[in-house]
Amino acid sequence: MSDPHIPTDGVVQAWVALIRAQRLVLARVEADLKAAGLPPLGWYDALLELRRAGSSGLRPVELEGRLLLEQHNISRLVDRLEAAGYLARKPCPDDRRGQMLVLTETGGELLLRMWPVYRTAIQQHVGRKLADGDADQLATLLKWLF
Amino acid sequence: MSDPHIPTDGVVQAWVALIRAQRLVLARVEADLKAAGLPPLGWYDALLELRRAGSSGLRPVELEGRLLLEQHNISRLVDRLEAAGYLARKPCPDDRRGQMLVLTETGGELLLRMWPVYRTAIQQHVGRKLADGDADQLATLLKWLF
DNA sequence: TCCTTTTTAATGCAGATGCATCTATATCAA
DNA sequence: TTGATATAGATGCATCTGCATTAAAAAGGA
Repeated sequence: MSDPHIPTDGVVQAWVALIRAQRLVLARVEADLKAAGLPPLGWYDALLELRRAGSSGLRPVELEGRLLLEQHNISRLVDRLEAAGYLARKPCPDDRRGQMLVLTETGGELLLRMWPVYRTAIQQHVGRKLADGDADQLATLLKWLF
Repeated sequence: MSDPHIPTDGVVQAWVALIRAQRLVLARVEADLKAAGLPPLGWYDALLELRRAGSSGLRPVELEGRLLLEQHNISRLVDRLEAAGYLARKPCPDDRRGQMLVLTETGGELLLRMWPVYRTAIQQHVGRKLADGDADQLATLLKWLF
């Protein structure tokens, strides 16, 4: 019986492939966005969460959980998005330490402009590479790592 | 027949899962290394390539291809590794623009110290999460994305 | 040979991230 | 209520990355 602390060759290969595949694919998708004159993916993710939250908005601390970013990174990402006019900071009614982040109209428009480019990039760099059914299988396997 | 530029739901899910899984797993592995007082993974990758190259060493431009890093990042990573004493820059016999990077003894020792921690982390955060056979399957699917 | 183009590597500067710390407010226990 | 502790968010500082540019040498063509 094998030592439970030592990964099999297959596990190490999966690890290496995971790192490399994500780096390659992410770099390609980001490059497509940049080539279209659009902001980076992180902006899309944040604004998308705000759109999902609707008019009531989201607390920075909630964004933190959804985006898997550290608190200080959220704080600065929000700074940039606010400076660019894509979200607004509003006072938080029931917690004076906090704030509500709401998507502006311009922010909503940015999401609409980004999605076609983003969607095409996903298809080019992920969908096109996988046979039918492989994508679902890949998603299922990856979710075990969460 | 569906538009070839529009990803299916499964493809989008695979994309999202790929990004999230890699970020989570990488962050956990890096945290384990840091907790053990060891340098980041990027250092391991670079030094490992140098060990593979043997006593003749590697050119920075070759490292670039193997590590999927940009030229300026290689240049600075090499700066840090040299400053830490893990590699040496030697003149390149047949190209006076270039240099040969060789692993120092200390660098070799670092690799030996890092691997047990790294290996355990891979098993904890990848191997332990997957059923038998899933790792191989995952690696196979991910390689299609290269 | 001479001149142009390419390749290799370094660097100045701006932008982004990690880390620790700080302020303000909320929560909770005595 | 008061005081201790915890939580939300911002910020200074060092480090790291991206981008553009530069310098030096190699390669190639007239």
